[in-house]
Amino acid sequence: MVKIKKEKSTEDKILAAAKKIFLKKGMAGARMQDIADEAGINKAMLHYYFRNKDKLFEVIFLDAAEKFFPKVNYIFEAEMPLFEKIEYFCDEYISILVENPYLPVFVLNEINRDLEGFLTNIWKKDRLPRPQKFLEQIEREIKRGTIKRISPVQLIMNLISMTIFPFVGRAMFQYNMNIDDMQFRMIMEQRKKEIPKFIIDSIKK
Amino acid sequence: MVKIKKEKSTEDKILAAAKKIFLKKGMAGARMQDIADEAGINKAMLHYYFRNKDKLFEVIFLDAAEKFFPKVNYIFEAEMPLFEKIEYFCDEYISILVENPYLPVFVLNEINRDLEGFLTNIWKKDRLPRPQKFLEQIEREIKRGTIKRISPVQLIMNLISMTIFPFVGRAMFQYNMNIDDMQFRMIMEQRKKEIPKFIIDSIKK
DNA sequence: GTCTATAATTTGATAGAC
DNA sequence: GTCTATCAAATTATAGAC
Repeated sequence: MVKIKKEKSTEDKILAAAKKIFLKKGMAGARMQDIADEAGINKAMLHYYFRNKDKLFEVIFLDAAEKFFPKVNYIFEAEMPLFEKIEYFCDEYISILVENPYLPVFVLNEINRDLEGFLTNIWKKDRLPRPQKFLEQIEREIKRGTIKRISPVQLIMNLISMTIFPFVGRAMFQYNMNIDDMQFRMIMEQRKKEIPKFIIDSIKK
Repeated sequence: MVKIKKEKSTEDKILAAAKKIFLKKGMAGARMQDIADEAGINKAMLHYYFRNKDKLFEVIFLDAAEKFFPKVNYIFEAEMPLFEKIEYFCDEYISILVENPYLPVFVLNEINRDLEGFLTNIWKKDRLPRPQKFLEQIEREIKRGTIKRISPVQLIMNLISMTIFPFVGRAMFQYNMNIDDMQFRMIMEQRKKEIPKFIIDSIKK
């Protein structure tokens, strides 16, 4: 007989709950009890499946980093004209962040907290963004004379900053510009087109 | 007799230590013992001077928020031409952040962690940014025809994002672009001019 | 696999001598 | 004001029955 209700396995329930709690509270602020409650199971189960808090966190963090970064490389290293690449980057990346709005502040905060730990041990080199090709592409376009002279590093910082920061400062923006969740989502949708336009208007000759 | 060595009072030593530890570890991750060790004093002293961890954190957080935000209002509400204001904002704000590079990730993270708590209780309304006047100024310039049509909210998000985000994503940028502390500082100095140029090139008619 | 009960550890907070 | 010693609470982790 085919199951109608797709019952999640206990492990999946734990992972979903852990993701929610860790992303909201961070590693240090999260409580194993909160995760167990959220998953609707017993605290002992967490240890049965994931041994300890560190291990559970590692799974969640790597999964989050996986979502947060690798798409970047795919886009950065694609064979595509510069302007098109900028448009593609904003569209793809904002789509991810709209679906996972707490990702940036979570990942970036944990990295800042324990740099050595993550970068040297947990984290593999190939998970990190590799902007090299993108930087070179910008330099080529400058030499070719299709865009204005600008430091490639500055340009890439502008692009990434405008794309990610609204999600980091979301609470601040929403609170003091009186923007509700629906409006925020709409503004982010607009940014998919707005950021590329803003950049291209600035650098095109 | 005049003191040559300016010996810090115990309270000042605690405040300096608490600032360092809280900014690095966050509220949840910071340990009272770490703060005591950093200050070179006993743990009991912390409670003698500040009663408990919450109170001590509150002092540090409000001080940090004070540095992080109010300058914004001063600039946002100044009587000044738009382009000049954008230049002034970047210059002033990046100067603050260069001297306090951990401020943004600390403040924004804590806000995200405990929205209701801080924003409604601890935090006074008048500490938050008030972008209203700035938004209106942008609209006026658009109607006047001096700049291109652009959503004021989008423009202000771009400005703030480009200014603050490099400090939030600093670890990421430095690690995978092979940028050392000195170079980072230099790049931020350049951004004081680079961001206004980038924006003005984009929106000027 | 799942639960209850409990151990072990960490950590914020206090008591009391000096 | 400052310290040592200690307590109390919170939190992670495990033992053992089912």
